[in-house]
Amino acid sequence: MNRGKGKLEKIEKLFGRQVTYSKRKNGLMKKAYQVSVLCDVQIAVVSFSPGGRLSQFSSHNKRMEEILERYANLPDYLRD
Amino acid sequence: MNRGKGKLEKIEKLFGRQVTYSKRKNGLMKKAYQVSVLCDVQIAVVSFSPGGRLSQFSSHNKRMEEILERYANLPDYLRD
DNA sequence: CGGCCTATATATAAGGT
DNA sequence: TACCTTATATATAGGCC
Repeated sequence: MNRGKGKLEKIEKLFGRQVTYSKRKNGLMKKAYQVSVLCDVQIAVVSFSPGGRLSQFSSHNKRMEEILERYANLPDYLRD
Repeated sequence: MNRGKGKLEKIEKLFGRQVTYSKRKNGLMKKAYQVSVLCDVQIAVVSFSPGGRLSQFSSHNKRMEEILERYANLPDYLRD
């Protein structure tokens, strides 16, 4: 039903934040997975829930640490 | 104009991969930003382009390193 | 927390500039 | 590589289990 557009600001009620987090976190991880497959690239996503619980995604069955090492060791000319 | 659904597999032509990467990477970062604001949570995204160039997002103007430290130091009971 | 549902909002594939 | 267009595919709010 998606009533209205919704403003881009913190959802005040904790329960609403938790529900929206759960739904959008799944969507975010799905998108990350799709990009990693379609474009054959490495992607890592780290996300903490409103309750502080961790969710993560790392592409190509790589360990998260492997991607974070690549991040840490990347030469400057390949950074934004 | 989005002809067909498209299968979820590596796009063979390099140029097509680059174009799709550019578009979807922007969409992914936008989604990550929205979740971080709506749900007031910390999120980090690390993404390498087909050419090896880095794009990153980290919520709340936190330094990426700060989020990755939280990741590294998170107690087991808060992990999946 | 995670499914199911469905009306609406959003993202996106191509093509061209 | 970025931007514009537009037809279509996908994501999602809110309700309810």
